[in-house]
Amino acid sequence: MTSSDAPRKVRADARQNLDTLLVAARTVFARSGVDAPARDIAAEAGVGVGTLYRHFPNRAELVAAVFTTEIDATAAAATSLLEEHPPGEALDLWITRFTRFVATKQGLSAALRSGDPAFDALPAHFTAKLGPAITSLLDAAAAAGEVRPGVDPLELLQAVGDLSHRAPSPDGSPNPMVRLLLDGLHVR
Amino acid sequence: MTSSDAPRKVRADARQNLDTLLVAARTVFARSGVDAPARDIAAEAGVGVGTLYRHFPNRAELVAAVFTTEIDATAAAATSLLEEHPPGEALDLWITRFTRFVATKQGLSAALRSGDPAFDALPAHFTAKLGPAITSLLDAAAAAGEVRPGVDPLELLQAVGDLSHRAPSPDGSPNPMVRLLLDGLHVR
DNA sequence: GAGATTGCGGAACGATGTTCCGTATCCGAT
DNA sequence: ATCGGATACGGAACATCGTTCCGCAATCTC
Repeated sequence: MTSSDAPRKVRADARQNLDTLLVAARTVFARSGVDAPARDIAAEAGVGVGTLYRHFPNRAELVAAVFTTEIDATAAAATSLLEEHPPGEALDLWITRFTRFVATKQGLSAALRSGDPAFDALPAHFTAKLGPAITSLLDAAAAAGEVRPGVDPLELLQAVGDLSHRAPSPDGSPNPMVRLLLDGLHVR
Repeated sequence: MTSSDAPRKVRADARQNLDTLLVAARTVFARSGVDAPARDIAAEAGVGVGTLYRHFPNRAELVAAVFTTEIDATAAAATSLLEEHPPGEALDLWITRFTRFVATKQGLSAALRSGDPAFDALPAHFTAKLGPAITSLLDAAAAAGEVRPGVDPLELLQAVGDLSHRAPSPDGSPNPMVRLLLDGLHVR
């Protein structure tokens, strides 16, 4: 008796505002970091702060939501890259994309270690989504003989993440240490 | 011509207040974490916030100052422990002390990664002071045959630090993982 | 189209870092 | 011992946050 009696549809403008907020948050986070004021995000979306807090119980949950959608998008990119490029190249392109994700999330690791319960589910989501993605890429590249075998996918991902922490890198390219790592990964 | 003409002495109450503030900050940080409000620290010291900001340009600098003094104290403890205990025991006691230092500084790593310039000098101070301390302890214990040789001092310190991050541990004892590490270190 | 409900905007609140300035305190010379 | 000026203090005031609240507007159901 709690959920099956379909009380009413979600209002169209509400649904629209939620999407707008997520997009705006992503934009603002990229511009000013995850510590950007809630007001800025609301303004970017063209709504009031009240609307923001109607859709998310607090700022941290909004941050978590944005990260989740970006993780999903990054994971999804793996399959399409594999279809359009040779395995080794696909791996490089995907890692570059992942690097960009980490780099633009200045404050992600700090947020994760903050102890805020809103972020509790993020690490699990992280490995659950990104783990299969990197694994498929790495397996394909290894099978094609373009990459040394025996590399643990999640370990590689973690390492790239750690290396990408510090590195503004104005253009989208991964930082030198990541490049080094990738060069070491490839067979020549 | 910049410093040698001794214009006047530092006022005694000012000097006293600075010490009081450092002690108060240490107390409050231990009780409420490094994110404790500046007002709380001033109150604990029995001074106004204005006084706090006269002695430190901002909150971050106060945090850095406290860490610095605690790092110094921890480093200094190494020599006295070595004089009063057998080398292996001294090592354990010191690591326990270090563990307590890290554990009570909930938020230290987050602060370091925050990018605040006030914390730039801390890592260097960290290794400069703590490096020799752990080295002397480890060397003494190894020379006495109480500990396996060939362990890199700073690496050990870093590992203990990483393991101590998460672990409130109400009593002062180090967390189980640190214990495990130490047990592995000792020769039986 | 009317009524009910859902959702919106933004003022308001409480907490926090930081600044400011009138006032109290201390130091050195007399 | 005292006096004058430099020095430091206290805490109100300001700016900026996250979050809440509520009168009003947009939307949906019938």
